[in-house]
Amino acid sequence: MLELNQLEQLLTFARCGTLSAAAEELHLSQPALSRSMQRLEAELSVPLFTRQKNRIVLNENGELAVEYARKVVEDALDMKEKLVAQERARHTIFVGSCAPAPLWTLLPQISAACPDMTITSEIRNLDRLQKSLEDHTYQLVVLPFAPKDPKLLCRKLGEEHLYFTLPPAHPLANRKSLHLADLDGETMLLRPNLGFWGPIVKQAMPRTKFLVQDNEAFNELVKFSILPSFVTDLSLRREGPPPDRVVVPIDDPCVQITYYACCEKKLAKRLKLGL
Amino acid sequence: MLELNQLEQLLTFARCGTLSAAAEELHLSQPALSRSMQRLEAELSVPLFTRQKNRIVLNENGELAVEYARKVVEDALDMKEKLVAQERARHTIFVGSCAPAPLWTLLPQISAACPDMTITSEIRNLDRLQKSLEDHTYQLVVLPFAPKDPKLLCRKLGEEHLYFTLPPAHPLANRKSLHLADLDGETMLLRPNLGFWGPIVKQAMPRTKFLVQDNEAFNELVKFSILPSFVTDLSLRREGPPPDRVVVPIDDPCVQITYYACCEKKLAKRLKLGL
DNA sequence: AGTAATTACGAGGTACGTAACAATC
DNA sequence: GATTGTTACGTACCTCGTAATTACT
Repeated sequence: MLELNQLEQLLTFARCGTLSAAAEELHLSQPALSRSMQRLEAELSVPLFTRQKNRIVLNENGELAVEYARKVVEDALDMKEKLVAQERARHTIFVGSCAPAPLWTLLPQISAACPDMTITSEIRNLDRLQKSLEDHTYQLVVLPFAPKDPKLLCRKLGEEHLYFTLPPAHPLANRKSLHLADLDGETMLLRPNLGFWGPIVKQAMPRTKFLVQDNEAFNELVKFSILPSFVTDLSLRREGPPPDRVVVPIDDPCVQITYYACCEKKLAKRLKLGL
Repeated sequence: MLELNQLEQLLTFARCGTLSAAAEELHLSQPALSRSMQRLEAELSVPLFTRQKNRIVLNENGELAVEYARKVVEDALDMKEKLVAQERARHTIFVGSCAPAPLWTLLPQISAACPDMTITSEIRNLDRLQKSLEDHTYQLVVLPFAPKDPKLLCRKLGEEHLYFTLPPAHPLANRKSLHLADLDGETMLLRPNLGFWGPIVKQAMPRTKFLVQDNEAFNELVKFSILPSFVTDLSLRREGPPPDRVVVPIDDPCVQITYYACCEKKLAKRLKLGL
């Protein structure tokens, strides 16, 4: 029977030009490779080399064989690669969310329900998330609304509400509540990777200059600057109140969010998700 | 290393459904096949089966693996097939001729010059032969003229001239020579596989009814009928004169043929043809 | 009982490496 | 003399078949 091994050896020889060099690259003794190529010829019942006493070169058949061997070996490697990828995907739940906060409770729930699964999560905009329900980029998607698709199983995850954090000296710090428009035009601090929160506030506060800082810098700037920033009830519960800041609720309906976890019904069973 | 062997075993299992049946088809013991599939899974580091104590079924990975294995194995078989075909072609000279007679002397010449070659010859019409010089269906072509292509090497092979054979009682049997038109309208005997001779005489004798008989029947009918037929100087030399027949030369220029053997110059060297 | 799959164990074959040889540069 | 390829020989590993075990129908 023809062996993939031998085809790889043939390719190596074609690349190296001599049996010696190829044998070394293959971590094989030269006589072993010589015999292996003889077996290959016998197996194919076709001579692949022209041999002088001291020299061995691919003949016309050999050149053709190399072409084919390349394809066969590549396909075999591709097979292995694709299988490993699929196997990994079988043990991974890809979660896409429109915002970070709902993942804080959802991901541990999934981990507990599917202890043998790897969970990978990403923050993506709403367009990407809705498309992904069709192309299966994500098995589970967190949206700020519940799509009406009958193939989907949707569960309400909880709510999130947005707040300003203002330095106590801020003129509006004593208000019971505010609207986004009340601070429009000022400069504000923003965390990165806020998902759909970014577009929401940018649209409602078009004249505001947002300074996006990584989390570490953000915390420092909240502490040592008077720039207003945002928190939500969920982030407050997770991280506690920011130091030396007044937290003021925002009344706009567009920042009162209800999250829904959605996945295909048949997947819900396989993933054992108690949605 | 992944083995083609194992992929074929996987395909057999997919076809048969049980290890036992597959093992039998593979002329292998069932434990051997079981272990081989375990090795395949280990090699791919991916489970391919779902196992109950008594039952083994392809899982999702297994199904995908079968798809790929099919392609890989097919390509490998295709490789072998193509190589064998090329190797055979390397040792075969395909000769196309417009008529049988020139092959009688040409084929032995080639055999003598290339003792390690197989010679295959076919009679084809002129269109096919001329095209074959481009598509390399034939390495060597016998034509009734010498193409002017500079890439071609052409050698004159010899001449062939057509004769009527008539029963002695035929009204024209005492003529020194005849024209094709002289017998047009009668019924004539014809051998099969005459190559371009068929079209020549049919065009020159449009009102003649030709009875095409295989060689054995043809000889009998020449002997026991009074139907006129053809011979050529070459066939006379090879087979002797027909019994109880008068042989009359035909004067038409279109039946005075000169044959040329033509092949590509570079091939002439490789085939060692002393053209 | 019969079929089907895995594990255990002994045997045979196959491919490897080392060594010896031949030939070319 | 150094490099390259083939042949010879002994060994080690690997895969096979038989047999035993377990489980399902």
